[in-house]
Amino acid sequence: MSLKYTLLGFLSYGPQTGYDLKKHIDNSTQFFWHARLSQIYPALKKLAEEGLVEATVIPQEGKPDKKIYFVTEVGRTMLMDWLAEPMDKLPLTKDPALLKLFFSGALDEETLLAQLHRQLALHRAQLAHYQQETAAYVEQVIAETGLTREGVMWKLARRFGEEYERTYIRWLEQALEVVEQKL
Amino acid sequence: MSLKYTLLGFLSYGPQTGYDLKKHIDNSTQFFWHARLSQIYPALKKLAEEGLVEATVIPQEGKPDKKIYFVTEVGRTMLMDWLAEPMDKLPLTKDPALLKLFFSGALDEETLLAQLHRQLALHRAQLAHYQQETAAYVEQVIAETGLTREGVMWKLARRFGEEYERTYIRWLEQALEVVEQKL
DNA sequence: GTACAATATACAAAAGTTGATATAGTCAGA
DNA sequence: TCTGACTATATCAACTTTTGTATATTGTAC
Repeated sequence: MSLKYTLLGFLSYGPQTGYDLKKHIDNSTQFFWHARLSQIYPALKKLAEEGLVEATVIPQEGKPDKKIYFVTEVGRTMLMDWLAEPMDKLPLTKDPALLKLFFSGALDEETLLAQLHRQLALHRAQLAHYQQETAAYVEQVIAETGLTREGVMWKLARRFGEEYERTYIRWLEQALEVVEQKL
Repeated sequence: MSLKYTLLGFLSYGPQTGYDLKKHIDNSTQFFWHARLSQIYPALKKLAEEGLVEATVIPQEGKPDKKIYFVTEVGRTMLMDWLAEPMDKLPLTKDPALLKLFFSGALDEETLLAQLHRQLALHRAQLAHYQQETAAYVEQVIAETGLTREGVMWKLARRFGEEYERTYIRWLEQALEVVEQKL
């Protein structure tokens, strides 16, 4: 369901191919919504069947034809309705890493510490990524498209990622302390 | 895949029925791993086929027979292997609420503010829940079972939930400020 | 007397993952 | 210069995971 709106959302910024959409997703919503190409293309087809998007087909030789999708009026209305629709519950997320740590009391201390250190390194790298690559990307998109209101949301989303990583890192550091002293 | 280990993980604390497992999940891993009964029962059956768990069937009248599952040696080994297996990538999560906010630049300010306020209320409630119900539950489990090493992980996991909610709340508050001033 | 707790099963539909396939251009490295 | 890798672009089949809903029975709590 949400993938549908993800695609509509990005298409509302301007016409694009499925491949472009994948790029956009990887560069921005990846953190809170991701998808593979093999999921995106069928989803676009379905959106087209429902009349929410249409495509201009550009024939190419040798390569597959390019399909540039754009949102229809109906699609735009659907998107706006979804955006305005109140969210009454917190979404349930999944994090296999936390799950594993949760059950890791049974591990020997050395392995557990190794796991925690590994996670720490990953999250530190991710934090740096948000602060550098993502920040640059957001600025670039804003500069290019001059999306003022949307730009604000992009910045906020990036900032969420940053704060989330900081929290994760702090927590892992505390976990390391606890494990080193207690186990 | 992870559901399998979630079940093995809980069963490693002691024999239980599928129904019990559901309760445990709802009370603890729910935040980072959830599942429905209609997913749990077939998963248990599959685990049994693979020889990772076994069940003692206790006939009951009127009600369905009770199947108390327990982990086999093979199952325990699988679990430990999984726990020790290094995690080399950050898991990708999904959060439809963030997704919606990300695209909400197109919304009128009033609706957007309403959405943000709603989210804020939900996350404040969730924070309170972690601080009270969850904290009490964790203490109770620890007191009952005397799981020292596991207990540490339970506490850490609860704490993660708490910190996560704090971060979310702070972020929403900042988002409200930004939107009120900028849009 | 209505709801909920305990306990389990079944099945359809939707969503998501994996991995293969096709073609041509470009670009870096051996 | 040949090779291998990567970009651009899209499709498909097979499979796993998750969701949603329905069903069955008894006891107990309100």
